[in-house]
Amino acid sequence: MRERKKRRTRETLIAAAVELFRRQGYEATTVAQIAAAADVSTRTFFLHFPTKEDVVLADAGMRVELAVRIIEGRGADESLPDVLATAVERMISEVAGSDLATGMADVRVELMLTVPDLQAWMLRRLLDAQRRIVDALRRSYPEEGDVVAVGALVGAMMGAVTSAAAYALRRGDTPEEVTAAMRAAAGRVALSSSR
Amino acid sequence: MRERKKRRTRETLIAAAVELFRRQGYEATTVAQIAAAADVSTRTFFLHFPTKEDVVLADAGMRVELAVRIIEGRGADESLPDVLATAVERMISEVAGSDLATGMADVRVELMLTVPDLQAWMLRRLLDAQRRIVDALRRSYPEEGDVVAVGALVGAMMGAVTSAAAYALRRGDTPEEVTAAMRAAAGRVALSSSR
DNA sequence: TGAATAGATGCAGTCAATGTAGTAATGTGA
DNA sequence: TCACATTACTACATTGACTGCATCTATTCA
Repeated sequence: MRERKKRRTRETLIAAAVELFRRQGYEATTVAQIAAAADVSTRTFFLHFPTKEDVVLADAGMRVELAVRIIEGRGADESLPDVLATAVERMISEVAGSDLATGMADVRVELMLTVPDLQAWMLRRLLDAQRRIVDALRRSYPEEGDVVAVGALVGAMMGAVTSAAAYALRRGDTPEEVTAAMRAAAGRVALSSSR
Repeated sequence: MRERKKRRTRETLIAAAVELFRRQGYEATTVAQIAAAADVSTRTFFLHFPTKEDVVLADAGMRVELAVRIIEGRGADESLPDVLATAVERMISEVAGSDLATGMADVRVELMLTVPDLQAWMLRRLLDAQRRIVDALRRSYPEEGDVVAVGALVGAMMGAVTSAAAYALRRGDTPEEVTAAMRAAAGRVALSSSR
């Protein structure tokens, strides 16, 4: 019952923030304004979100755990590139099913694509995801000696997919088209790496 | 003669900063401290560097202009992936010749690989570079209709190369080895894309 | 020499983010 | 029903990056 109150404040903050961002832009909006609009203290804002960026992107997660699990449950006969390909494919499906499908309001996408701070935030998450996937791969393929090669492969994969997504979104593609673009990009990298 | 004074202050600031970062870490060091150590006012610091990040990475540029020029001077018979490959190859040579070769002190590399703020800074530059390269490619290949495909290709290329560099650096490779790793990564992506 | 220019400064102010201490409501156990 | 603890939230103060503005001073050049 306390939970509800908390989630309500959280959502009020998000709503207030997005609305203000839409009207005045991201940088022109201060945390104090958001808090005021949501009728809470500035301090409370940071109780719900670690940074100003998080209020936009908080639940725009990329399900890395899923990928890691897939990699760790690899079949003994699957090659490293194959496993990576499946993992990425599943991540794409996940994103398609949640973030892209359920709206992910235009404002947010717009912000994500235009505000440098938010782009940096996203890339940071992406980099983190890359690292964790590389680690998982190395754990599952200890015989593969070359970290750098694995790193490069994963980097290529993620770079291709996110770049494709970004350009598709910027172009105004539908969620289905965006997903298709991501799959195509992943496919091209996978194809080449599996020889 | 004024120039000299200015460059001297700038370099004093860089030296003071790197030293302080090495001793106390990046976040624990304030701009005020750096300025004090360099015997200038805090305000002056921001006269030389737009942000605290820039003092570490200021001249660790990735020469995008070069890549753009190469792309724009493409031979009429060269395919898009080929031109991209040459452009990236040249960028790698450039980096190898300047940043990597001339020291690029260990402290800096260490900082770049560990401090979140600096990673974000780097990624921002990278994203910017990607965008400009994609734009250049589209200008030079107006007949290539699919922005998203080009975006994906460039994303894969940059992702592979930077990721390879990061892992090679983290492993403690020599500059030559790092360069080789970048080339190898670029080569693999290029190979696949040129069919 | 005198005027313009440009690097450097001090100061006040904005804004994100954190630490501290405290209030008030909501839960729980006796 | 009365302590009690927990917890969302608040007010206040502070740090630290960064900016705007007025000013000072040392070149540079006419």
